[in-house]
Amino acid sequence: MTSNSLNGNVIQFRELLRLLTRRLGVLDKSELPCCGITYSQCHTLVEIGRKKCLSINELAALLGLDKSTMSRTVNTMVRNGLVAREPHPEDRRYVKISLTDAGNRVLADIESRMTDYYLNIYQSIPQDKREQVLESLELLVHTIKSECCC
Amino acid sequence: MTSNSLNGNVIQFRELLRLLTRRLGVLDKSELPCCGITYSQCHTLVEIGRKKCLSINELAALLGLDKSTMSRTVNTMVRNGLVAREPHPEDRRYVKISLTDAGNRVLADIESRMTDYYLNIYQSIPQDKREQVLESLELLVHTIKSECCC
DNA sequence: TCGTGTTCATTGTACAATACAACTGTTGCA
DNA sequence: TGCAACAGTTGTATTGTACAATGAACACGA
Repeated sequence: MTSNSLNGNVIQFRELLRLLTRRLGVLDKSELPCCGITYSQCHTLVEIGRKKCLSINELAALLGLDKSTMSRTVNTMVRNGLVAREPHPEDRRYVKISLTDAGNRVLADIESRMTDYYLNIYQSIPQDKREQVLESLELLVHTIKSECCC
Repeated sequence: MTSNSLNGNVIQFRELLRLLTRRLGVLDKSELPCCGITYSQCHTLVEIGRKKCLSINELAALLGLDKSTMSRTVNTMVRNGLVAREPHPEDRRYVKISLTDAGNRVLADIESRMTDYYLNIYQSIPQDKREQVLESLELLVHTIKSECCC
């Protein structure tokens, strides 16, 4: 148990995370177009769905994007009938972004596909390992959170 | 322990994976530009580095991209002096893609930064949990692998 | 040996995502 | 009242991406 073993573990650790994100990325790529929506639009859709109603700046901050990018993405989603843009009644600098009925339907569709998919994966994990996997993911997410911002 | 608990676990499972990939994605985004290279170019660089020498089609397949996209990405990397393109001696339809010395240097730089980064994360995991995390990741990667291709 | 089909790569075209900078309009406060 | 701060949009440029068409090389059978 010298530092050699540590190094080996780190390499394995990194490779596993690489493979994991890669595979989940491919999943996203193959699933989403079926819903007639792009990857970025999907993230946007989900965030709006969670908050119900928010501003461009908030949305941009949540997704880690520039507000101009956000404004344009919202634009195309408005054109596609998924999102509604209305001026904020009290402060006219803001716009209120929310989902239309069509947007909510697409979101529900995506949610249901994704849940199916993840249920499938989850059930493929041996039952006696599931708790452990959840705990590990939690540990990882927590660790990377505090590591962030370099 | 009815199906309700299963559903709850799946939702948590999915959310954890979402957060994990999201945070690792942000990491990539913030680390890579320091090396003067984009995200796609980095993946390309790493794959070429692993195989030493391969064709556009192989590369495209490895990265899950269209060969035209691949051709163009390689183009810019050739222009930037990271990659060499030479005709295959035996079958002139193919081109042999490999890293230049500069490409290898950038790759080494990225590798070293990334290893540092992941070492940092790994060491932030409580020592008695590290084995468990590795095992869990392995389980996940394996599971998602066999789940893939829908 | 010659043609035809296959394979590899590149180019044409189009669009999404993205950022930075400049600009417009609104608000709040000194 | 006027200026600074803030929210959002638009101008501009770049990258990443795919699909379709094209060009070039090869392979194999008649």
